[in-house]
Amino acid sequence: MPELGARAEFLLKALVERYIAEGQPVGSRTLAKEAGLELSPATIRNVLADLEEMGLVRSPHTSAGRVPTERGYRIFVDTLLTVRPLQSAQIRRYEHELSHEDNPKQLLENASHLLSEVTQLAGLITLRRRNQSVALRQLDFVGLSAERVLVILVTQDGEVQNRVIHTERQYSPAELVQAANYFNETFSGLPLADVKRALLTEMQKTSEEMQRMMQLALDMARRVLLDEKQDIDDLMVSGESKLMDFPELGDIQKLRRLFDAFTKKRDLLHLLERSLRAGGVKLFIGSESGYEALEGCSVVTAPYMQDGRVVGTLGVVGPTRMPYEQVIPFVDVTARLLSGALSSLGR
Amino acid sequence: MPELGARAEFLLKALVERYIAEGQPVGSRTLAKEAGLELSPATIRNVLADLEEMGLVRSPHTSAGRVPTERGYRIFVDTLLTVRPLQSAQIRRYEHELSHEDNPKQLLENASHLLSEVTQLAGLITLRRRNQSVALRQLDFVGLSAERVLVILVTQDGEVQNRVIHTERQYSPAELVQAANYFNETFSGLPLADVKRALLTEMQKTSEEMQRMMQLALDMARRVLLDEKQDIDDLMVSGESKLMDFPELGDIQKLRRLFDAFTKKRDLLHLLERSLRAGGVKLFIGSESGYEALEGCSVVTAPYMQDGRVVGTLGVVGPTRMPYEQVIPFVDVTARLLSGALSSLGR
DNA sequence: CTTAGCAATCGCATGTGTAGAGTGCTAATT
DNA sequence: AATTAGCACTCTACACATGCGATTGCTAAG
Repeated sequence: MPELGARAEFLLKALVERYIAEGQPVGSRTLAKEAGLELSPATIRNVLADLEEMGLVRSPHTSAGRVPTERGYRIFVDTLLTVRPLQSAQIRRYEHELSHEDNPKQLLENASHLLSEVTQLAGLITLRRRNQSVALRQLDFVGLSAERVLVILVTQDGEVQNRVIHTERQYSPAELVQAANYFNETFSGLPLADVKRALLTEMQKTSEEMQRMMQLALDMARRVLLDEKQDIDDLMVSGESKLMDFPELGDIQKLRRLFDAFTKKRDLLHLLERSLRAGGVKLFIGSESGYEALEGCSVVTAPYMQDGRVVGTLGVVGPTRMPYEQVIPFVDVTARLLSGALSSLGR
Repeated sequence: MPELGARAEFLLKALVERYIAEGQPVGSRTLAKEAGLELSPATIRNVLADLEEMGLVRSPHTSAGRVPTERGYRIFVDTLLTVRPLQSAQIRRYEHELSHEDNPKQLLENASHLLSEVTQLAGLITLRRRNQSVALRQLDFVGLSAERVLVILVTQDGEVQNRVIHTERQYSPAELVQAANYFNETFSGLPLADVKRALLTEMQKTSEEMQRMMQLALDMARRVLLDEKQDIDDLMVSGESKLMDFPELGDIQKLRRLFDAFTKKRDLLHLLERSLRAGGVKLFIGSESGYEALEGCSVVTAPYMQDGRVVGTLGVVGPTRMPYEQVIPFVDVTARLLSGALSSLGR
């Protein structure tokens, strides 16, 4: 990659900013006036030709100005972008939106809405994977009918999960209560990870008569806690329809593919998963994501945490031409605020 | 409304059917061949002119054929439509899709998906209002932190609802268990309606020392069961993006308004509510719904039941030009199948 | 290295012409 | 009285031409 000079950088920055603001190809004349450099359009044309050669800008056609390419955007956000830190008054307002919520699921939904409303793009958030460090509060067994038992799992943060399992024989309410008591006495207050481990190791132990209820409890608990399916992440999307306002996504075909990706969720989940590991904001510009449906779109993501552990990812999707200098810090802040709100749930 | 003759009716029917099938305005020549009547195009033109005068068809422009108006569609579905009853093999397939599901919420989602997949339109379903005749199974109180208690409500059909409430003082786990026991001993097995009534009437009774726990339980139960907000219906939409394939909805503006209606939900909920009372399939053609967002769209709905009581509505949304003769019976069948599946949940 | 000048290119809007589809009307036919 | 053939008319869709404006690349001068 040939180093580009300070002037070329400056002009690239000016061009991208202008294009993001106006949505029109930017010509040499405009740039000459806009940039503030004392240069004639002709000189600027030379520089632009260089940038085009490097694949950072391109002309839609001969007599149009230039628009950034994906690589151009990439250089822009990596090395030229000046992010505006958010006003602390704003931050407090957003925090307020998130703090008044007891229900963890609802909290995530609020965060997604907030992302969409503030950026006017589509908000994304993965339901967090069951945090293995969260403590188990209690397990309940409720007999629904012969051989069908409803298992209710409550964690320290107030999240309730439930699932119906089928048993080989009918259990009386008393048996179920007793089984739950045994189980809770042993495991309540322990992190889910520890409970799981215990469930796996206790698998083989002999069943003494005295422990019959405990065996039952362990068995039912296993079928809920160790079920892989429960761990599959899910995705929530908010404000998709806002994307229809962008003229660059005006093509119905493209829009259809994008919206399909929102319902299918699989590809987006993979994408969001990729940004789980590294902390901080991650950007996928256009085809960098590798998914055709996201052609012409950028995704800005950030992982969020609960009690110091990364448990999910949030972000926004919008056209490649989006105001990165505002979106990036906002996604960052939202992830932090949500992490704070989630972590205070268990207290 | 002047009675239209048998021939006019026949031609209207042919015209609508042809238009639904092809999506193009239908001319007199086409209709002469299609209809099988031994009539010349000129004669048909005369009839079409009459239909136009009555407001049942219209010309997009001078040299195009005719297209049904909303009133035309209305006459068509009310008096001319010949619905094809579904094959029983098909019905069994659909039933199969719905029967293997223990979780009530998931069941509704499956129904919505089924609607969308089979009709290739957008599927709608209201989450059912809490069925007041379903029996309460049990109530659990789980202390989350000082002064925050998680209340878990389990009904006979295996549905779990939960809510965090704030108390004035901290309760020990033992107190909470005791309170729940009192409550469940008294109310478990009773229909929710009865429980609610009891909660309201017992409000005023004096609190004897012996009953302190019961008072606590009643108080908490009230705050969950009598909360109006819980009763607000919610709406699920599936396969919205399929609507983007219809050329008549190709206008992005229109599409945007429609998708906004899907997220706002309010208007659609009102519409679906209207069809709660009467049994059987209801149709809203174009502006009949009264909502601008549904311009050019029809909604086909049917109420569904649980244990003999209407608890919600399902249906589809699509362009006015939809294959009613298939959609109507399918919506009807889906409502019946779902009703059956829901009713067998409690057993 | 920068700039002015200039021909060249292209999109876009506008206008024109033509073919095709379908209509309404009138007069002839049954 | 109902039906039909004939015909002028209207409108769209499409193809093609034209002019305008914007912007470029190139060249030669500063």
